[in-house]
Amino acid sequence: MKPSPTDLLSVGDVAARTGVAVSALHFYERQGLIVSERTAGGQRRYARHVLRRISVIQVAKRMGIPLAEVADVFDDLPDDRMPGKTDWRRISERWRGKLEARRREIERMESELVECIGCGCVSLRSCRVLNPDDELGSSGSGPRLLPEIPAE
Amino acid sequence: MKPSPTDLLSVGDVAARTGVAVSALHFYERQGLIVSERTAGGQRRYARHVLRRISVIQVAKRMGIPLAEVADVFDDLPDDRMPGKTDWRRISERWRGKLEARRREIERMESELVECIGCGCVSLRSCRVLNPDDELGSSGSGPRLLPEIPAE
DNA sequence: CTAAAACCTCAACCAAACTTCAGGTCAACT
DNA sequence: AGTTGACCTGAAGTTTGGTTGAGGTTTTAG
Repeated sequence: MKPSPTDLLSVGDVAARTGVAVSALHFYERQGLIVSERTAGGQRRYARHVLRRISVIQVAKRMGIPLAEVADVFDDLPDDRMPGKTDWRRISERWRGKLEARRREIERMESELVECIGCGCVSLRSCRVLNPDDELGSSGSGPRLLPEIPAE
Repeated sequence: MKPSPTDLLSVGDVAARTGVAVSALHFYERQGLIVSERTAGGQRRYARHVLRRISVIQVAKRMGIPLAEVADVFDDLPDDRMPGKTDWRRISERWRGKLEARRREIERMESELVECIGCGCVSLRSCRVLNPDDELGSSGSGPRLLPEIPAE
């Protein structure tokens, strides 16, 4: 199906242009992420600016950002026009922040594991990765909840 | 329920000591991640080394590693004894690799977004984040699939 | 005009990692 | 011995991000 001359795209057109399955487009519409007009016969016709929205959805997906969050940023967008540079800048700043947070968390875990790999732990009991809230560590040589944890 | 003198822990004990819900312990057992003996009456009794396994499961969870992967590394472990330092070292090396890969992917996306935020894109049409497989970019000023994409 | 291709809705299903519930049993304390 | 709390099983429900299928309608190409 070729792009119609009417400036509106069928669901198949959009699927072809974005690489998103028709079923996913239906789904996004049910979730309120995109909107469509309908023909007299009830078929969907999309304005071109949904393409941009779908691009944004795809970016979010690549970044592991849930659709609910996408819906959230889309709420601030006008429904009837192409999201513009300013919109995209706001969104991308927000998401960059999320990515940064995730990266930092991963870095933290990585360094914990590196410690672990080369660790001088006398016993795994003292490993802070395996025992994040370590009552052994914090209570010194005090009483243990369970006596005689068998060493490895 | 206090720790029994028998060196075996009830499911409630394990739940209390690990912070993992009883239902999750049942689930882990169905998945083959942990094993239990049973009392004459059919109740679960866990050897202490399941605590270590559960720690490892919790670490994996924090790191976003799926249970199937945990099951995979557990397959190489003896079922009847506490996983030891060598075991944990092997596992942590493996998972550190995964974390590193994830971090790199995030870094890549972050820098893309940073480009985007301060981007000199004349139009969003040329943004490589929004248009990863950009036929506009690659085809120069050639024919477009759809004419007159309205600028933002 | 007709047949094929594309489209429609609604319902069910998938994976992961659990939780919740119903209905019944076990064990620990008094 | 009895009560209460902990435990059992199995089935079903939850969330996220969709896919698949049935059964029927619309649009488009020839």
